[in-house]
Amino acid sequence: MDIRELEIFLTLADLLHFGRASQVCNLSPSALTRTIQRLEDQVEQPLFLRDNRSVTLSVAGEQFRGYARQAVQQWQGFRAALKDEQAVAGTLSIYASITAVYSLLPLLLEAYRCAYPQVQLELHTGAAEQAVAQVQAGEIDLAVAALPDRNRSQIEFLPITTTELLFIAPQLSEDLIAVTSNDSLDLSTTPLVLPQAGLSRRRLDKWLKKYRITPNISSEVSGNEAIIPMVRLGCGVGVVPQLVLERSPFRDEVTILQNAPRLEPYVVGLCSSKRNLQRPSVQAFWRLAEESSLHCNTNGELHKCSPPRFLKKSSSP
Amino acid sequence: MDIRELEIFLTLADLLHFGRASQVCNLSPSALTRTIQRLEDQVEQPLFLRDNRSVTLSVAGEQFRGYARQAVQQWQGFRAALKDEQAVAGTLSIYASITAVYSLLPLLLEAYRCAYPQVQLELHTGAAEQAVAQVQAGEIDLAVAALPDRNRSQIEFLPITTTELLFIAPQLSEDLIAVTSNDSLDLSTTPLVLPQAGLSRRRLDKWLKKYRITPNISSEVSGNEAIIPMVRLGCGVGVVPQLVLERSPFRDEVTILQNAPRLEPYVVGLCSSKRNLQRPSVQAFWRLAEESSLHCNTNGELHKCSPPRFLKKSSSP
DNA sequence: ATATTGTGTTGTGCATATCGCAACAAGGCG
DNA sequence: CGCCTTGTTGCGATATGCACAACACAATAT
Repeated sequence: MDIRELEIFLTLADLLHFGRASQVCNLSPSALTRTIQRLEDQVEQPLFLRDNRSVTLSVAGEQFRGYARQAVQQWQGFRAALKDEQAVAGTLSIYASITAVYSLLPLLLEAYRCAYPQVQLELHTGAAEQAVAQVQAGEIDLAVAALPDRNRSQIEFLPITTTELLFIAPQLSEDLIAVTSNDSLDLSTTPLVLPQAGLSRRRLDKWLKKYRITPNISSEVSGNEAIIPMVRLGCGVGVVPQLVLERSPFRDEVTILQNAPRLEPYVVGLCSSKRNLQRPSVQAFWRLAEESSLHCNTNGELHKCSPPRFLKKSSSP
Repeated sequence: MDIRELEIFLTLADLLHFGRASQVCNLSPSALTRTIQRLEDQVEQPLFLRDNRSVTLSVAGEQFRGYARQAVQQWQGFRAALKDEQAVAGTLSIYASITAVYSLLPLLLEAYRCAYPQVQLELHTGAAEQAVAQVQAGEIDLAVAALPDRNRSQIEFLPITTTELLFIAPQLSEDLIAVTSNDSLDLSTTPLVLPQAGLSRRRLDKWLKKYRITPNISSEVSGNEAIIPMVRLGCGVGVVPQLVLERSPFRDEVTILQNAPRLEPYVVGLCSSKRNLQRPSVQAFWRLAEESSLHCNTNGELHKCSPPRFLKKSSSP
């Protein structure tokens, strides 16, 4: 029951002439004869009555014609529906932290809006830590997030840029900063302002564990953005991604500590479920980001992106 | 877009596990993979998201699943409908002359009714000459008729019996019968009672033409049955099939002329359009007649019956 | 950390199917 | 009676589909 065979059958049912039908179908007469014979074997009924002079539809043939018409139409309808959906349209929901909205997103969003104005954009802001969870839950198509530690299946990640994790301190307040013998920051005594959760917290914890240091945490906040005003108030030394600091209104009112530990840099990128990545509106954004990330970041291969194994037969002429 | 492939897809869409699905489908894992890949190539969209650990339907896959379910169901529905119709049922319309109804049909009809009581029978009586026309017009499924002279395509004929064409005369009225020098019936002077049309008329005309005799036609009637009472009344000598004479209530009141020309015998049989012969109720009657004609008539091959080239793959065990 | 297990995919050889070409069969027509 | 039209069949070449085995990759166990 191949669609192609059904189309051949329908052609013959219209023309009622093997020779002409075979020409129309770009088939040799014998191939047509055998295609019809195959169909008749499958239906277990003759579809045509051949008469060396004329070809007629049998009773079963007429019924089969109805079936075939319907089947072919449904297939074409399905393809058309898929193609319609393929058209970049619909909605696109993006989740990002405030910082991301201010730093990474503007360029991308502008380009996207320009290229696909029909797509209705939904922009959700929130804590960066929740981005991956939101994507995984399917509540959102795309998120700007840090590269998760563990490589989660079902989630695709596209690195856009990397940013250092910086230690910042209040200006003119070196009295609360302790240093070790070799003049570097002493994290066991210096009071710290840290996020409750999130990647930068995990990075720091990892570092502390490595060197078996118990930190002196003066306050925990939620969200990287909130750290900076806390530090500015003199609560302690904080750890923030450089990107966050750059966009902060208080960026000039804190100082970056040079003698601090070097934490693994923060990889920021686009994050989507593989499932939603199928949707053309999402895919389009993804492609846009891929192209632009090539310009601003050279090491774009921190994370494997599954190669697009599709459209492999569509050989563009 | 083979139905089998759709079923395989649906199985995998249910199980979401290549290994188990391949077992259920009696397929090797690689065959399943490639079947799905074929489908994905045809749809030009990934249907499943594979993840080395889990398999998920993609968005396109879900839509395709809907299509596939529908397509499979329609195919099965079509097959079921065909099978239902295959069940010998429905109506069967038979056309026959009065004589046929009395002579040939009773046994066949009884056997048929016994074997297929659900079939609603319609019996139409009329002039034998119109039988073939009625069948050709499709107004009737089956007719009892004389074998047509020309072998018409689209029409199938099954000889059941042959019957002689007899010359009959009124009893005790030898004064109107003229004989030739060699004591045989003289058709140029003897008044004749003939049917206006029909096979027996054509046979006689043929004979007369062959011997260049101009007949003395005293009256023309329609229908073989009507000839006998006319002859009995003394209108002249008539030509009737033996079968008609045997069933006539006046059969003992006319005499059969032995010294008459011998016309080609009349072949009587079942007649149907090839098209209607596909219908199982018609086919069943046909088969019944084939079997019974073997008993009463040895030369059953006057007319080629196209061999049933179907069900050729259904090898009965 | 390394080995093992689970799972889908790819390489390869073989069986079968499908196609085109050419020859054939059957009936109508001059 | 031979020719034409038209569908079918024989046959060799090619394509398709399958099973087996090896592989790739990630998660889990040891």
